[in-house]
Amino acid sequence: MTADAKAAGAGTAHPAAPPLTERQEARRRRILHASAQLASRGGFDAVQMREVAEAAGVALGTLYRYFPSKVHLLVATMQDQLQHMHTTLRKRPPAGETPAERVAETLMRAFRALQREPHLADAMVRALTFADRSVSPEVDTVSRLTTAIILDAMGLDGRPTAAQLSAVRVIEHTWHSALITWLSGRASIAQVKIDIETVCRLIDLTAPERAGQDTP
Amino acid sequence: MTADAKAAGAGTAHPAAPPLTERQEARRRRILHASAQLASRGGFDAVQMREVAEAAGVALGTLYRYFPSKVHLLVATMQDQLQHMHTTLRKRPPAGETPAERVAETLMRAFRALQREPHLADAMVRALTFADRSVSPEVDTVSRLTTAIILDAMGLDGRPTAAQLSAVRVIEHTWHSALITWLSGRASIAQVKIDIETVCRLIDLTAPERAGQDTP
DNA sequence: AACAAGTCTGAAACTTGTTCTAGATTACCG
DNA sequence: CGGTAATCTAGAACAAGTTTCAGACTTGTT
Repeated sequence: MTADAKAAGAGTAHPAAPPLTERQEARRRRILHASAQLASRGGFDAVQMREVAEAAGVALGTLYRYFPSKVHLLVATMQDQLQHMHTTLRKRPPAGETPAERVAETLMRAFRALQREPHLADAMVRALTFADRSVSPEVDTVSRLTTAIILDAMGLDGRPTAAQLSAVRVIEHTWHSALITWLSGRASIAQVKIDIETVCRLIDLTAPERAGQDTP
Repeated sequence: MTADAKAAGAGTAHPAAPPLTERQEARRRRILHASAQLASRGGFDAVQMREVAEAAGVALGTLYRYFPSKVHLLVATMQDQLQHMHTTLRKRPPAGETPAERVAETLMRAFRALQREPHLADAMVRALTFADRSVSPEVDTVSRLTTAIILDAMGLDGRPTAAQLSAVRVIEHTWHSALITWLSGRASIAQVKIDIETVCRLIDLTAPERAGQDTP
């Protein structure tokens, strides 16, 4: 409960973000922390709103004022974790030679991080794909963060082309869906690795100056 | 990939399918029909177990004996619908010239079918991606059906190579995830089309030996 | 300092998925 | 047929997400 000075400062990109007082910010942080902790223990089902409220030291009604549903809460938790991951990944950029290699390497690094907390991954990813329209803005934020991570890994010179953005979208699709199959035990880690590497080859198809990717 | 999914040898899709009496088969059909009907009205949330039971004319306990959870029920519903679609698609095979074109065309046809019942699509796809391990066998069956549809569309001569199967897996990932983004209003129909076409280009990368251009 | 508006708390209530139980029905076997 | 095991029904009961409400507490204003 020590107030760890997390700069965060990530201005919530919402159109009408009401300014939170310090205690409110602290409450929000406690809630997210409790959410992640419970999720780490037992995944989606273990994140029970009453328990989150108790662990965070707030009333149930307050929890719902901050996060209007369990899915909102878990998507916000994912936002939080992704932000961590983004800064972590930035410290050691991928070493691959081609954009495709770098993206695959980055995603595999993220995947390894998720493997360390599979239950947390379960809670976040299930919430993300289960989210309905009422959570779209938040899910979109997560999506933009993911896109940013991938574009970062590609290490482009200028702005990405439309074709590259399409490839990134498809990579994101594959990433989410492959995670789901892994989490539900229908795909092995090796399988996910193959899928990621396979889809990343799409990037090579979209290189602006793709003269001869395959030597004749 | 776990080894528990036996092909059952029997040929029918159900592993260890206990022989159902006629009345039981009828009950099962009534339940699936009620499920699809309610789903068509209001999507995932509109499929309420009590209502399904009532509409199907069975007791709640019986419904749970046939389908041990709402997700099981909806995944079975999807299995049912997919089977329809498979036979429908087979009647008019895609006309594209390359495998990639044919797969894209097939998926777009399926997509158009889903657009006619967006609520039903919502219920089925959300259930599919929300399913946890306890539904893995059923989800796996759906996955195999989808794979079969795609392989059918590719129109291969022999058995698919490992690379081709990887591509198909990635296409499936993209298909599911793109549907999710469309259903939750975060992607337009046009966007989904682009994603499908983009990912289908992966197929061209996996042609066994440049077999497309010059066949001896 | 006092007031008004907004926020937080604690607890109960409501909804819907899921489980359980006792008795009625049905299917199967001799 | 008669009997027995399995299945089905009706309904209560339980679990967890969500809503609601009265009252206590904060915050900002004058």
